[in-house]
Amino acid sequence: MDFQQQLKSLGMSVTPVRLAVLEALNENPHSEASRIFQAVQDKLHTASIQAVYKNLNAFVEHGLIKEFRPKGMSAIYETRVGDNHHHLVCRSCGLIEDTDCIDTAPCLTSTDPKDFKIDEAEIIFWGICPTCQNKHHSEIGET
Amino acid sequence: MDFQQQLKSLGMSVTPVRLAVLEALNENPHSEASRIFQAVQDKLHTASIQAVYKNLNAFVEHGLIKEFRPKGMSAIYETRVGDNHHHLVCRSCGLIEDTDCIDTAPCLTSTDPKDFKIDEAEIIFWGICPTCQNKHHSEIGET
DNA sequence: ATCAATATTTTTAATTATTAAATTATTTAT
DNA sequence: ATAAATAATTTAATAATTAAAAATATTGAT
Repeated sequence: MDFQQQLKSLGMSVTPVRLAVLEALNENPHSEASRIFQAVQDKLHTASIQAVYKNLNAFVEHGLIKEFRPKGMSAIYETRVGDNHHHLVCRSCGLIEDTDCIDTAPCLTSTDPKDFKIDEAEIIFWGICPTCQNKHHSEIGET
Repeated sequence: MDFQQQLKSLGMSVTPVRLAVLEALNENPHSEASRIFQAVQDKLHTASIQAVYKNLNAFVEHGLIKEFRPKGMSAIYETRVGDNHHHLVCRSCGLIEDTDCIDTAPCLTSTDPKDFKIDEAEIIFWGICPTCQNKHHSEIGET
């Protein structure tokens, strides 16, 4: 199903900006708003960052995309939804990669859930990516 | 070991603002900078938010406190470090609670680590806290 | 206790990320 | 093709965080 169809089936109207945002995000997974804005501009030669933010929020609310916020970074968006995957984040260069969950079912088991009704477990694995491991060890610094 | 000792052993000089920040955070776990600033003001009747930010960052760098950033919130700080615990966050009211890890050792096992050298797994369990579960179901909204 | 060196705090200001409101343009349903 | 509803642009504001310079406090040596 293409983006046009997806928007319609969610009852959202189809606009050039919206399609451009979704395409941009699809082509640049794990992007922040400003990067998506740039990519949208490349496609449309016009567009406001406000519209980008507004649509990103609308898409998140409709479950079309996901948002997460690693410390030291702006909000990060991704189109991969509906499965239960997590993220590897490089402390050195900020690279973000998807990583699968152990189960196909969401890993919602906390040993000590304090009576919370848990619906999602969001995991960030912090570490050093392969590329940065091969650089100077001395240059590795935390954010 | 009290805060004064901890600062000294890290080679950091001891100041009223620093002690107040650490005490404030100890008394208000899972606080954001502005809340800590308020608590510091209550103790010192003077102090700048800039000093609070600067010290929070310095403490994080020295491993004296930890920082994390649930989506929709400002940076959250905590004094509980050195163990491997995670967080329960209420989607409705924003309440944050600690929750223990399954193992005493950090749960660093990703099924698909993509050659990252992982040193930390940070988990946020999203859900609804007991108090909010007992409120109107209709009022529950995501951020 | 005092002094110099160093680090921290305050003050003033800037930047970055994000959201809001009003007006104009586009989309959708008819 | 038109009207009503929705979205985009423009202009502006707010919130969170960081920066730089001057003033002050802390530390370690005397």
